[in-house]
Order: sequence, then structure tokens, then C-alpha cells
Amino acid sequence: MPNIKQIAEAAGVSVSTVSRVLNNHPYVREDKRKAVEEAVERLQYSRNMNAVHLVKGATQTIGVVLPQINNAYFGRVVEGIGEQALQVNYQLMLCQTGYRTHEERRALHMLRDKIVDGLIIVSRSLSLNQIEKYAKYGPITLCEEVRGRSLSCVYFDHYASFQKAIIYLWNKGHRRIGYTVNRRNSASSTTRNKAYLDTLASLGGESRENWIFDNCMHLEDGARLLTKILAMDDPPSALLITGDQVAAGLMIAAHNQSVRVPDDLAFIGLDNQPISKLLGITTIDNRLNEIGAEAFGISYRQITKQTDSTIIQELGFKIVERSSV
Amino acid sequence: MPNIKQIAEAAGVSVSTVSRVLNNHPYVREDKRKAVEEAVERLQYSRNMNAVHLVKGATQTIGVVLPQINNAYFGRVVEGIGEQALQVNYQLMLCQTGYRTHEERRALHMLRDKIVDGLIIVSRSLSLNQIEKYAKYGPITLCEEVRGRSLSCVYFDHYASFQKAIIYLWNKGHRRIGYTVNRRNSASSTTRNKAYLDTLASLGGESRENWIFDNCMHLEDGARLLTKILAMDDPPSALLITGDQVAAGLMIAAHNQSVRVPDDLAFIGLDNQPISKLLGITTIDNRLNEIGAEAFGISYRQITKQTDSTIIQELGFKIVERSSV
DNA sequence: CTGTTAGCGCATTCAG
DNA sequence: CTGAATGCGCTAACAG
Repeated sequence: MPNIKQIAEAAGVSVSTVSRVLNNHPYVREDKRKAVEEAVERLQYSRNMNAVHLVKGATQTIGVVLPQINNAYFGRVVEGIGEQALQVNYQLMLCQTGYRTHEERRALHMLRDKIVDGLIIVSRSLSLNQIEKYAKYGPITLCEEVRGRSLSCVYFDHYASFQKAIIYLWNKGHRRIGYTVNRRNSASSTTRNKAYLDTLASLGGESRENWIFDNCMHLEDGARLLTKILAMDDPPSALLITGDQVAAGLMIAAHNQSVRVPDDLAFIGLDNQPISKLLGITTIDNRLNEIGAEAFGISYRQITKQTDSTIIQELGFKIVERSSV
Repeated sequence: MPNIKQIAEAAGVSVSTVSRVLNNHPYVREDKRKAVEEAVERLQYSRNMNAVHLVKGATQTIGVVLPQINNAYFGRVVEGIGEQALQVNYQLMLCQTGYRTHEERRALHMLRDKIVDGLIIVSRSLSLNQIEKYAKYGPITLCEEVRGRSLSCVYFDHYASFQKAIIYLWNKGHRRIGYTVNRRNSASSTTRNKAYLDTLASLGGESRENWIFDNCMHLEDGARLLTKILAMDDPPSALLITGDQVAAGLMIAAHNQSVRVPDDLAFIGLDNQPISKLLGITTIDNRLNEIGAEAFGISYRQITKQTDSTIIQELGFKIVERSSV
């Protein structure tokens, strides 16, 4: 592998001239440019980007932190990030954490150690305090609502969406409303719980602790959920399911066990995944692709100094009516 | 951000000594080591990994090339890759290509330009000839059968699995057997077509061009497929569906339209995804996670020079009997 | 328009 | 066990 110096020699110019043609600078005489291009071609030269990264102090790479890549929810978000990254020639470094704080910290270190120029944290275990410590090394964007910190974020309003969904169920006649969460102690779960309690209180409805179901993340969890509900003395008549995968699992299991939807059990999903359409599940479209796309946009603008302050961006949502309620 | 030189000064030692403690070298006097560690702590020092990458000529990063990340098939493979990478402290660079050769080439350039130490190509559009040109820059591993080239691979036997599945359907009494493919002109599709023709010929069965359905990749494609089949004069009675997402879409659509499975239409899926279990779809378990894990292992061994020659590895598969046949 | 030169930050010989 | 010196490959300021 030749280096820039050898190209310079071969072309009979200086290294700076080579660098100039490599970087498409103007003000290079045409014959010298040709000579360099010829030498590059002949010697099969290619830049060592690590040297470029070192001298530029940037890598054109942003890190994406998420618990697992093989997941419909995260997949959509990353897809959104990836599409935007492509547009501006940025690379994506994937950090699969499994919600282990050790791995999340490793990702943060990549920012500190200049392996990535910025970080998008799609979901996390680490506290915001821990994360914020690394903000001085580069822009960090979270996919959840974060205020009053040196962290940017893009999110959709969990509170409002829950509220709207509960009212929707209420207006359809449901009075025994429950919901599922992915992890009970996550930031969004806290918000949702508040929305649940507030909204039912304001409607004069009842909320029950045992109508809240934890650890619902995957398809199988939906099937498990049905089993649990069927065994209850006081089952809810309607559920907010935070994720269409779980909703799909629930729908299929209901079918298998001849539980009628929505008559015996009604529910509303989340994410508007393709499967919810096929199964006729009423869901909330929260524009996951856009969340990813915006998260990248924010990081990018900050990296390229188009803006200095942290950015807080909320995206809208809407209920997609189908036939599970 | 301090650099190694400033740490050396602060600790009253030379840069080489700092470098030694940073890299856990033996033969550093305890008091000097302490002094360095103290300085690192106090000045909040962290290495600029780009400098390390430059001097070491490696980045501990491998690139993963795939058309789209938001996909159950690729998700499983990447998950397998990621888990292994974590074990040995390697990073993953994601290259979402959308099967655009331009983007695939960009990934190849990352190898050439020393951004990544190796490449795993999960699926591609580019020809093997094009890809092979880059093998001199670092190990490239494909997730498909490739022989007689300077490329490694890990795969499961499409031919044998198709053969076995067809015989399985045949033994269940089916005589009108068709199949679906993702992209008609991909490497695996060619192999499958051969297996289809060979096996049916050897059984004395019939194979028909219009029993082969192209562009079947996603859930929705399964629903579309059913519509197509229902409109045929001579529909197949059984199908090999190359992907459980498509099989799931087909199953759900069949349910919605009161098509009885397996009586009116039987089929066997592929990938043994969670949804196939829930829907009772007979499928082929081709160990996608392991394909990813092995692909990483191969790359890793080659990068670390534990082996020199290209590696060709085949993984087994088995039919998982459920109730769609 | 072009070449010289001084770094970017670190690892690593080679003497001692 | 330690430090001085060299080089990894490239960019950019500077002087011409």
C-alpha cells in the first residue's frame, strides 16, 4: 500500500498537491492534477482514513446505542438513522448493549475516545446523570423526552398518546382498562403510568395495579399475556399494548384460543408496524422512522456546528383505527 | 483534552512510560505507574483512538454489509455477529445498502481505506468478481456458499434444504409444488431453482414456471401471494416459502380469507422465526444466529492471523414440524 | 498555483 | 525498568 509521499514522487509533485487533488481543492494546475490522478490509478493508491481522522479530529461516524438490533421497534428507528446518514456520507457504528450498563458505558467511551463524532441513544439503562458527563465530548441525542440537560432529544409524547388512547377506549365503552410496558422502571413507563392514573382519574374511571403488565416486549410476550389475563378473576376488558409485536402475539394467541377480539378483549397497539395492519390491530402511529431520521439530523447539525444549543424535538402521533377495539 | 505528552509532564515521566501503563505493559515501576494513573485521572485524560488506529494499522472494527437492517432475517444474523464482536471487544460498522451497488462499493472502500479491518457481507448485489478485488485489503466473509475464491463464507445448504422440503411435501401427498424467492437473480435463488427442478424430476413430479413467485420478502408479500394464488387456474397445492415473514403473511391472509391451511394450501417456511412458532408454521431452522456468529469468528481469526487460508463453513439445518403442511 | 514544514497523538524500537 | 527518537499517513498554514 503506497502512501501519499510515494504518490507525490511518482507524480513529480509535492504531497500537498497530492492532498489537494485528493480533496478536490481548486487551484491545481490541470496537468499536475492529471499526473496525480494517473499515479493514484497506477499505484492503486487509497487514503488511510485513520490518518485523516487523526488530523481532522473527526471520523464522520456516529454511534447508535440500543439494547438489541433484532427488534421491530429498534429496527425501524435505525433504518431511519441509516437513511439519513447515507445522504451525507456518514457511517454508523452499532452498539448492541442488551441494556447492560457496562456496554452502554463502552459506547460512551467511543465518543470520548474519538471513535465516533456523536451518539444517538435509542434506549438505555444508564442514568441521565451518567450520560450527561460525556456530553462534553460530543453531541448526544436521546430518543426520549429529556429537558434541562446538555443532551438533545427527539421523542413522541407518551403522555398525550396514552391519554388519547385511554379516552378512545373509554369512549368505546370500556371501563376496565389496563396496559403493558416493556420495562417497568424505564423513563417512558413512568410517564405512561402517570398518564394512566391521571386520565382514568379525570374520567372517574378505575385504575388497578394488577392491570399493568410488565416485561412485554416480544411476540411471545403477547401470547403469555393472554394466558395471564384469562387466568384473572378481574381481567381488564381493554388494553394499551406498547408495541405491535406484543399486540400481534396477543391477537394470534386470542385467535388460537377462540378469544374474540374486540368483544372478549379489546386492545390498541403501538408503532404501526406492518403486522398490525395485516392483523387488523388498531394502533398508534408514532413515526419511528422519523424519530431515527430526526435524531440523526440533530446530531449532524451539532457536529457540523450548524447549531450550538441542545435541541428538543417532539414528533406527532395519530391513532390508526382498525378492528381490535 | 490533554494528550499523552501532557500526561507525561504532569506525572514527571516520559511519554513511553505513559504509553506503557496505558497498555498494561509489565516492567513499569509501581510508583511511576501510580503517578501516571493519578495524572490520567486528574486531567481526565483519554486516548485518541484515531492515533492508535493509525499507528497500529487496525481499528478493531468490522463492517457488516446488508440491504436493510429492519428485517427479521438480517436482524438475527447481525445479532449473532454483534454478540461475538462484543466478546472480543470489536466494534461493528453498519452498511445499509438497499442492494444498491454504489453503497456496497462504499462498504468495500471502507475496507480498502482502513476504516474497518474486515467485512462481512450478509447479502449483496455486486458480483463476486467485483468483491474479490478487495480481498487483498482484508478478510471478506460472505453468508452464502462461495468456492474457489479468496473469499471466506459460512452458509447453510440451500440445495439440500430445498430438496428435503420438497420430499417432505411430496410424502405428505402434494404433487403441485411451488416456491417463492426474494430476488430471482440472487445466488441462492439459482441454487434453489436447480434443487426444485432436480428433485421434482427425480420424483417424477411436475415443476412449473408459474409456480415460482418472485419478490417475496416481507409480511405483506405473503398476503399479496395468496391473492395471486387464489386467482390462478392451476394453483400449487403446496409451497416452499423462503422466509417466515412471508409465510406468516400468507398464513394470516389465509385465515382472513378462510383459506384452510394445510387443506386448501400447505406451505413450509424458512428461518424458524418466533412468529412461525406462534402461527404453527412448519419451517426450516437454518440457525441464523450461528451464521452471524460464525461469520464473525471467521473474520476475527483471519484478522488476528490465527489462520491464513480462506475458510468455507457449512452449517446444518432441520425441518421443524408444525401444522402448516 | 505550489512546495516546505509543522503538527495530529500515539506506539515502539533502541540505547542505556 | 526508562527515555529519546522515529514513524504511522495525512492536512493545512505559510511563504513563495
